[in-house]
Amino acid sequence: MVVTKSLASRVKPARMQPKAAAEASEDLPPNLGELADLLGYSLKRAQLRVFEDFLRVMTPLQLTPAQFSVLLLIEKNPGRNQTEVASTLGIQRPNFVTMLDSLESRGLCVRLRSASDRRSHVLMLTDKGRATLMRAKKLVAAKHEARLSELLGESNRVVLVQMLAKIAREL
Amino acid sequence: MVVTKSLASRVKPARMQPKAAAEASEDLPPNLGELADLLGYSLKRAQLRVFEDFLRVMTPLQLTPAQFSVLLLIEKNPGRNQTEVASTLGIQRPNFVTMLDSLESRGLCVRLRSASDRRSHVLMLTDKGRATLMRAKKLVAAKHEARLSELLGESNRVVLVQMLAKIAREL
DNA sequence: CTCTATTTGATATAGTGAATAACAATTATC
DNA sequence: GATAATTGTTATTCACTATATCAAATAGAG
Repeated sequence: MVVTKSLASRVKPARMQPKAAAEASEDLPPNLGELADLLGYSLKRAQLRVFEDFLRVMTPLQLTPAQFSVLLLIEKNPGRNQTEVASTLGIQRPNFVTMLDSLESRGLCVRLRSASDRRSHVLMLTDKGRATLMRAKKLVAAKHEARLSELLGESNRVVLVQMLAKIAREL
Repeated sequence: MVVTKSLASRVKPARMQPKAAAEASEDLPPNLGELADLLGYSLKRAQLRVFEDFLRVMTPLQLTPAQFSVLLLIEKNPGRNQTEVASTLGIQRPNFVTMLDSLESRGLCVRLRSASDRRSHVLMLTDKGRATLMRAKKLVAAKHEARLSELLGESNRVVLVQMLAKIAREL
């Protein structure tokens, strides 16, 4: 809660930008003004940074955030079909086809014709997929989430995730 | 801080997902598993929701989040050139040209040849641009940010923005 | 059971955002 | 004064997203 308080306390003492600075600021970096208080703006900038860091950490395994989330979901819910997995992640079915083509061609997962419904493909991780996912999880935990936890403090990181989840769920 | 605490306290009592539920969950929604704890995932989902709400609220003015941020920045920093405004927002100069074409063709801003450096275009809001931006600000404050503040609590909303800004700044 | 409607995975296609290379005009630098 | 760097611009490419449509398979109504 320490970082939280220090962050919150920073709200009021935030340097007031010189009111009538119409043309005063020369060669200085432009002033963000009210943009700094817009949740959507900081949300997008932060998301880009976090994804950037994720990709950097995941370079040896060549997994994008989306691909990692697909592997995680298949591992946690084996036997689901494409429609179920795609819709859970908010991915359109046509776009999910290409994603699966990529993962399957790399030998990380397989599509199996369902015995009960021969329209659908049951998704499963291969051994290689499980091994890759395990290594990916360790990388993410050790180098990515650990860095965020160090930056924010673990309790703040957790609070942040909870607030973001609430926005995604209830807004 | 109430909501913050309630959110934080939810961390431990979070419903443990049934361990050996390999194939048990049928016709139930797939389980997110470790995805729910990934900051990048909740960050992206929340960002999509927030932008969606922003666009909905801004429908009468037909401004995207990016366009709104450009108008805000020009208002706050009149006389800046395209390179300065674009780089402040993390927009590539070539892509910023199209954005400005759109805003200028709608009569919201103008490019003026700088007297001191005739390579650069000085950016200024038009009267219409100022009026539109003022209406946009009111819409955002009254219908968009207010909704987020209601959802999270104002103090939590502020803390959230501060944490996101810290990530964007220091990660 | 048959006919129709729905679902699933897939293809094609289009729109948007973002990135790089290259260019003319202008300015800065040596 | 010759060369390098900067500004706005164009063209182009790539990734991601969204919609319409299709064949195969299933579900449902009569």
